[in-house]
Amino acid sequence: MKTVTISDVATHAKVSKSTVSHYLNRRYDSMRENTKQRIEEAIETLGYQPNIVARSLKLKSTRSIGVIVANILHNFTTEVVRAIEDACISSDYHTIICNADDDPLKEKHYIEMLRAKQVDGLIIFPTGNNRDLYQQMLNARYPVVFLDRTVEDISIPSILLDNLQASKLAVEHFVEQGYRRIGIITTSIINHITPRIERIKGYEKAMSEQGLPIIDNYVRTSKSTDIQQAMADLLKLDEPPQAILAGNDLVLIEILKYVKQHGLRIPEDLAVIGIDDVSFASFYTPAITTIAQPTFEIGKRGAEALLKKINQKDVEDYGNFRFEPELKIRDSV
Amino acid sequence: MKTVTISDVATHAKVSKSTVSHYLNRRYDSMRENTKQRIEEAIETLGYQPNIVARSLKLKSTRSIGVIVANILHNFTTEVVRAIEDACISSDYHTIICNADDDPLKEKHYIEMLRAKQVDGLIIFPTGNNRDLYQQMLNARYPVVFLDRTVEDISIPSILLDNLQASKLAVEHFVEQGYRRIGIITTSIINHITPRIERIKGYEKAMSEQGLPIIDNYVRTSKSTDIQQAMADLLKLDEPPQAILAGNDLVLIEILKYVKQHGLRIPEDLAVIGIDDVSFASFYTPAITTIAQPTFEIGKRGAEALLKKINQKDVEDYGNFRFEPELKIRDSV
DNA sequence: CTGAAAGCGCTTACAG
DNA sequence: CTGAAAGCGCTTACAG
Repeated sequence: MKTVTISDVATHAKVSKSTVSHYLNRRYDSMRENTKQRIEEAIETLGYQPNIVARSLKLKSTRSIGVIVANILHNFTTEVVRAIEDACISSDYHTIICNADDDPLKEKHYIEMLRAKQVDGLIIFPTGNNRDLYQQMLNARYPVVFLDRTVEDISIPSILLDNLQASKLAVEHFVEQGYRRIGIITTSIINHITPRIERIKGYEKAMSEQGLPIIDNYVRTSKSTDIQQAMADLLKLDEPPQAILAGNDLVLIEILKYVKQHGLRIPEDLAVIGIDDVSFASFYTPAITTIAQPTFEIGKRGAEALLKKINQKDVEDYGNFRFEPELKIRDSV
Repeated sequence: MKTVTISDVATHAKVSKSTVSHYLNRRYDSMRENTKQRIEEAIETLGYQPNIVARSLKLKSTRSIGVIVANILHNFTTEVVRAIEDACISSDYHTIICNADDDPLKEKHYIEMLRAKQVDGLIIFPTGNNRDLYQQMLNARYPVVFLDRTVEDISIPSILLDNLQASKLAVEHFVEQGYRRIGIITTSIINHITPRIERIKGYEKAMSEQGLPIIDNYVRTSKSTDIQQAMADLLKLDEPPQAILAGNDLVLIEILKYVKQHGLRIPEDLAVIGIDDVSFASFYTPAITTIAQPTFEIGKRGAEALLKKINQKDVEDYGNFRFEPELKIRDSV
């Protein structure tokens, strides 16, 4: 089966390629009804399908964007990506998702690959360690927006959570419920990942505001696989925390595993709040109090910001945009 | 900033485009060292990046495949997609994911769109209601493989679970634990979705084999939003089931919500097994006994099958391939 | 060992 | 109202 091209249609309809192309692009302004019908019929009988690759080459636009996420394992990421896809599809853009797996090298590879594929723009959850590349895209006025994270001194706008507020909501709720010894666990901050750094900062700030001491031992950062150990260390303290804020969904899960394994009761033995509204929060026993991010809005806003950049070059940037977190009170504190 | 093309590199290096192209494609066989270096240097100083769209047009291969899932909300789907992406990336193929949202019209749209984008092949979780299109692709020898579902009389090979066995494992385990009144709930089967049909069939077969009566009332199929109601109906029966098999992750979640809301105890009041090993199964209270699908292997196998078809046209099909489910015994039965 | 030329399948400014 | 021609950025068979 030979592929049928615009030339075949032209021949069959006895018109030129130009006319067929006009037809395809709905420039009917001054096209004779009869011509139109002949083309229609030719397309129908030949089963013609336009070749978008050829079109893209000529138009220098693929109508697709790339999304490079830092780590697809987070529930947050999955939901945001879905929102991005929805928003793009409804503007007739396609989306290519790549998972950098927290690895700056992979991120670099994907950025280059996607640009070679001529995507019209990029949404990146930056690993943070490709500053030169980021800057280069900025200089080239290539449309990029960051999501979930910022990169210091790189003026690419970012859409993210008000992380200070997220921690504040949690700490305040703990305090309201009578807790004073409050800890926080996040995953590793060696790469200066924005949300983790800010959530810790927010926790410390909120503790101070509540007139509570900031105890270094109560603040743990460790990679996923070491969180069980972090829990053990924490609870071994002379005065162990009575409440713990989980920095994200993965941390929360590790905490719940630990709690179950050691037969602890929530909230009697340990109160828990998780940042990120995990799927099972509402029907877990006990139902988990969480700080929810508006994942859908974040993704939507990210896509809109990028599409705007793509379609009206040199739109001024409004800097970062922060969404407000929401406390969902359930039974774990 | 003008985009720099292969011509620019050629000019700068004082060679022809052909030579640069040879260089880019690593055909160094008989290229003078000096030429090589000049090209290298030109690429470096100009910051040249190849345009893959142009390349694809010429080569008639985009080195990307399309994946159209029926419904991205299933955890199964997410995991399989991830496995597909991994397998593709390691063969240097890109992946474009589309979510048909259980809608045959959307599916049709995506199939056409992706083919217009010249993807080299398609992995489809078929909605089942685009038979003409499926057949047409088959006739055109366009590389396609189905995942998770089959379509009757369309001889596109499918990779899926041994669903009969999945139900059998569950029923047998219930019976072993002393349960006799066993029900099953799946989502809607009006569209003849393979796994749902087969899981019900498997349930009925296994019940018979165990010498247990098949009670029509114990078999419920309803859309996600009506499952709470189905539970209510089930438990209102004179002789309500004491054990329930959840047809997939979404059904399980609805059941758990119902159970929590109505203060039932698992497994004392109701034993539960879920098909699909949900993320929270192990640390839920009680931990949920599940039938796990080898999602990673399924995705990997699907990608490999497709890539094989793409790279050696006319490879003979081996028909459907079924993976074995695994019973993960925990505390919910 | 390297280059000129044709062609992949489109679009569009321009001419008539 | 429609068409001839040039061009998007590559690749490759062929020639020298």
